Amino acid sequence: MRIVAERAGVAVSSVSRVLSGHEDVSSVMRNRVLDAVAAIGYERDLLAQSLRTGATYSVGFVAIDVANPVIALNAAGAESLFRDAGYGLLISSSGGDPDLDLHYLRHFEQRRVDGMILSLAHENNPDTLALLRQLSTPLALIDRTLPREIPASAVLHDHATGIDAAVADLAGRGHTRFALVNGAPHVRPSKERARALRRAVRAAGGEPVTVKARAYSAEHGYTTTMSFLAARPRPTVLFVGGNQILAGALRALAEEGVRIPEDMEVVTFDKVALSDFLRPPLGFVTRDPRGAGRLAAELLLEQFDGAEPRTVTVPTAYEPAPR
Amino acid sequence: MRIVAERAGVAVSSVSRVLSGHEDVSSVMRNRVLDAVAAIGYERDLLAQSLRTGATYSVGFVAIDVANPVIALNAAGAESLFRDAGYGLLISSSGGDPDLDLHYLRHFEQRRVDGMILSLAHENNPDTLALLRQLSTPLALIDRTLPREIPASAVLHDHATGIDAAVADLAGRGHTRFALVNGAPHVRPSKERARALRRAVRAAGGEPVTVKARAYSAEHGYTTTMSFLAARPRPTVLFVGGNQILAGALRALAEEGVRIPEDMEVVTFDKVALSDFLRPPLGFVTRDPRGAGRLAAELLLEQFDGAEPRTVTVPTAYEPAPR
DNA sequence: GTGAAAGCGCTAACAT
DNA sequence: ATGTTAGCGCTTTCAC
Repeated sequence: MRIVAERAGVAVSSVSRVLSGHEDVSSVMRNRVLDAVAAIGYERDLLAQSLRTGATYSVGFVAIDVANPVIALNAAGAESLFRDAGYGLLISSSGGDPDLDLHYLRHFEQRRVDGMILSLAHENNPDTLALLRQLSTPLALIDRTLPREIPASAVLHDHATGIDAAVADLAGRGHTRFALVNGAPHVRPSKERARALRRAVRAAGGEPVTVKARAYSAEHGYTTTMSFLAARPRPTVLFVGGNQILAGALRALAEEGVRIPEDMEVVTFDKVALSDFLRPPLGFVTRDPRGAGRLAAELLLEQFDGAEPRTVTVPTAYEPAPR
Repeated sequence: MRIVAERAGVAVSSVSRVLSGHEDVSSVMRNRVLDAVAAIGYERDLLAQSLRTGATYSVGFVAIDVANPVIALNAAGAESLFRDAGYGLLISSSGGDPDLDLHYLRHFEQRRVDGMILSLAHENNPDTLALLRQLSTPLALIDRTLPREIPASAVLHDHATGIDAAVADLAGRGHTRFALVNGAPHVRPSKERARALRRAVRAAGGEPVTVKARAYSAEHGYTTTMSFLAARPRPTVLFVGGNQILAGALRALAEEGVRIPEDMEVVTFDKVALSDFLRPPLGFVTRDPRGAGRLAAELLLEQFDGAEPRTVTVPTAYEPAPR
């Protein structure tokens, strides 16, 4: 910038003013500077700018697993908005480990990110909450809830709608014994799905729902499905808490020779690419992950503009298995 | 840091020395400082540090599409290494648009990233190459090639191995007419796959291979598969250039009532989660995307340590369709 | 409307 | 072994 100033024969402060689009600059000045900038091919150093102004134009995404298609779509959705707004998106991947949640929270804090998007591995972890409480960074949660005293925007999925429709369909076909291979226990989606499924099945006059929450992993999907299949009487409807769990669940069902849908109906959360071509035929409770990511970014940008944190609820839907 | 210095009754430079793990510091000094740091809960400002030292401890990933499971796994693999090394990973997503390649290259340059991982949308784009040429940032390519004069490490997949095995298998079953719904034309994987498939089929005495390269999209998968199905005589083996294309290809095959594997064999590139449960039965040419991402990160970290750029080739394998 | 100068928080000479 | 000082590249008073 000093070089630009010299070349244009003006002060660095003037260059800064031009580049920042300040009001009080003569068009003569503006042109001289812009010409020099173009001649040199100069670009402002975002780092120095950040140090001075306090704004880094970067956002951290504390994700439970970037390799999960749903999270990847969240990231892609957010990224597209941030790109247009000039923000950089830092990603992370806790792999379900609450310590990594903390690690990244600290890391992003140290980087002075302007905001964070949070898909925490564990929304009740005391250390995480303590850190969050003393953090003043704008926050946008994706399907997570935090204690009221921690201000944060949130994109919340209305899991009940999709589940209600699914249960209505299946109970209507005479099913009464439902089971749920649930994901990680300490995050909103798992809690909401268990709650909504229990309520819906009770309302439909079914038997108490069996739920087992562990992790978003194929291994949990396999062992837990196996344990459900060993129960007598067996459940006749299996809800599966996401695509990673599904891989294990389908393997277990195949190994045990369970016929679908004759012996058991399977409904899984989230449709990912190619889901249409999965065998056996599955029902889906779907949401729009790219839209959710976009929305989270929007809520964050809103806060950067001075708006108060707010919560937006987005729908889920039921897509019955093909017959 | 000034506050810490005051509290410890020492100079800021001494605090800096302690925190940087410098040699010449007495243990008395060290303890005084560390105590003060602990008491205040102080954390160094990475921004100021970066401005002074020139190192930002951040890496930019110019990705063709973060929502693509293969790329997401690349990112996850790289991220795990960078995390341990204290680096932050900035992601992007060009969606196949070369202009966005450029946008992000500039953006990351402006952010002064210490290095970049590149899965460009277009490896021959003149503007991109021009920018890259005048860039001094360490680079690690993931399955891309650049002109020799642009120094860069690279992780290259040996596509031929998997393809050779696939063609050997299928030619051995009497197939002679092969077609390939290829991805984006100006990137190494597409080029390599077309080249390797043509060579393998020729070597096996088959007919000239039909190839159509457009984009990594379901739409291209659909329309191009349709056009292949309209050809007379029809190809009897369809190679599909990745999971996004596959979605469209399978839809086309289903709509046309093509029986697999009776009427046609289908081999697709990359196994993603749940691929085992896809119907119809598919053959796969597989690679290890997480490993590739990890490797790219390694090559970059290596360069940060002063090593020269180098190229590593990693294998692909063939997994025949289940019978 | 423009320039001079201070300072964001840190590190690296250079003294002592 | 520690303190003093300059400066990374920018923005922002404050004069003029």
